[in-house]
Amino acid sequence: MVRGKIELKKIENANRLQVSFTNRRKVLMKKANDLSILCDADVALIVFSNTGDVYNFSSRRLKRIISDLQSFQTILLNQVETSRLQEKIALEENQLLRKQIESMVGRGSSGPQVDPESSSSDENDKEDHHSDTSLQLGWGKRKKLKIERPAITLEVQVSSD
Amino acid sequence: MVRGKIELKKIENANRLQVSFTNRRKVLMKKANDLSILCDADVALIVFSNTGDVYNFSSRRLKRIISDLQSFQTILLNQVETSRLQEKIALEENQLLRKQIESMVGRGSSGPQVDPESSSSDENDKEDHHSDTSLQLGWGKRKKLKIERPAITLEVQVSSD
DNA sequence: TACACTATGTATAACAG
DNA sequence: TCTGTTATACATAGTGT
Repeated sequence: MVRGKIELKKIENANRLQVSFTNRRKVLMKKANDLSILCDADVALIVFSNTGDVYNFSSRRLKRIISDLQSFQTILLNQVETSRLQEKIALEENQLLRKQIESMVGRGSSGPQVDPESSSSDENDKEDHHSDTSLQLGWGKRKKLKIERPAITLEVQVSSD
Repeated sequence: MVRGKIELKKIENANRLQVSFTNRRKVLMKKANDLSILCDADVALIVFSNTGDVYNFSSRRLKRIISDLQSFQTILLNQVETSRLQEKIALEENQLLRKQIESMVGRGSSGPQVDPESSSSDENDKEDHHSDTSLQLGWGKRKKLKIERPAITLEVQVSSD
């Protein structure tokens, strides 16, 4: 029987903690589910036990968002890899071309000097290269990255209620 | 007074739904907080009302993870932009070099042919270029991307308890 | 609109076996 | 350790003001 209000601090007894964790976690999940259904809300919940086990709940629409989030990260990671590889290949090709030129003009000539910084393309897509360092967790650039499913912009506020 | 068990389906009356949402959301947040403190767990909770309002709670350690996640995405986005720009610059430099060679060898010569696919560098970092298409939401590659704070590998299972 | 009240249902920690 | 029981605290929907 519960006697009096329980004190809001870590339960010291490991056994009691484990029991309490299991019960409270289940209730929390149930209430998250109730809220999402009764009030037509989207809810995502993730719980890590102090032993590292992971439990989570997400209502249907949020499942898609989480799925999108995972896809998004994967796409970004692959994009980074691909671009880096492409750049490497292009640079190596540059080296070969330079050598070829060098061999053609003969030794003593300083060869062609191309400054990468000044060889910047057409000016008609300059807007793509701004650097946005604001923290965001979302889909602001999804069109460029070919995310197929439309999604919302999700700004997570880290304040607690 | 509550008469009988409540039926687990969307509350139709918009006013009652709103009231219920507010109460249940507060309770859910409180219970999430209780769980995290009493049972030394990490909990993150995000709730969207059906009007689009967002509410969330995250326990202290997960705040950092969420913060890391945001940083991670920002870094990835910037990385993608940077890599693409670098690639573009390298390719443009290629073009210039090719033209220079072409003008040197004169018209009628087919110019140098460099096959990008076969010009692959030193073999000592080949492992960096594998493409992992498994869905993951985590930090497997953080070292390469200069995430400064150490973090865990977070695999979200989308099943609901 | 929004808060206070209350009957009833739910959650919980301690206890029993 | 685990499972069931139970006294108490908490949550909730409806109603009143």
